[in-house]
Amino acid sequence: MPEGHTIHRLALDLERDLVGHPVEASSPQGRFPDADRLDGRTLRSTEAIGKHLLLHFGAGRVVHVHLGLFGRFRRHRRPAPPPRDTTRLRLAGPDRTWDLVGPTACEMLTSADLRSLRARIGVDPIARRTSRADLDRTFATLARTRREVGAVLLDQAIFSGIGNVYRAEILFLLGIDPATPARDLSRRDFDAIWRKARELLRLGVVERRIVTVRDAGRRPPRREALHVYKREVCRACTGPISRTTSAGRSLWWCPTCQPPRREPTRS
DNA sequence: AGACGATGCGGAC
DNA sequence: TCCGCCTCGTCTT
Repeated sequence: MPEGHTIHRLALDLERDLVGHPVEASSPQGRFPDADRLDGRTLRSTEAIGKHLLLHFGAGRVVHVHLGLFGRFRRHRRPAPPPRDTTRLRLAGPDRTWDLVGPTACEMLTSADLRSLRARIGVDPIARRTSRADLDRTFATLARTRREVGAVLLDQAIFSGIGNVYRAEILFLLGIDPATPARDLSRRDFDAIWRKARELLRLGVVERRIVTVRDAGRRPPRREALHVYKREVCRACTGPISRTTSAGRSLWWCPTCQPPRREPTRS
């Protein structure tokens, strides 16, 4: 499930259920022993940065969670079921209990760790506001790289929060061939990518899932929610969808709707 | 029962 | 560029 929209949604849901209350914290699996240091403390705030989730407990206690590919949070009403053997972290608030299973990271961060995390994460399309300077810097980075745009969209140091589904869908919706060298993108292309990423990921936060197809504003069934990702036939031209590997991940795209660029234009 | 894949990432080479 | 890790639902035997 987890691309940036999932993490931002979690930050909001955890905030609603737990912030401002003392929380019972435990690690049933035992692989997050620092849970003891949180037990009984009040959760002050939650924060999502790209695909990273931060839980601020005050007094320098910050929990960093990264779900990776399989990590999940489950929300239980009272009475919560017994935790699974794999439950890394259980957080019990006044009337909801949250269980974290299978994360790549669940750890306490020092303030230095937190600074370096913030420093290595690129612009986040879901963030409330992003400075012009950060966007200019990001565009300048693209102009310098030799990599393809398909690979760049997955690089969390450049854009944070975009994952394998969103990258395929963004490129399709903008008609951009994933193999286009990122340095050949115009500022207009870059701005279009940024706007589309913001639109789609923010919609994902609201919908609690990835939706990129909109039929007259209607909410499509799950199978019909995407344009190219894992599809065989293009929704637009009915031609076959191609599959390639980019940045080590499968990437689906439509060679008709996303034709190769002839001459690069910069602006 | 066992295999397989999945919306991710970091480290080794 | 590949490998290993994290977990579990679904599919195959």
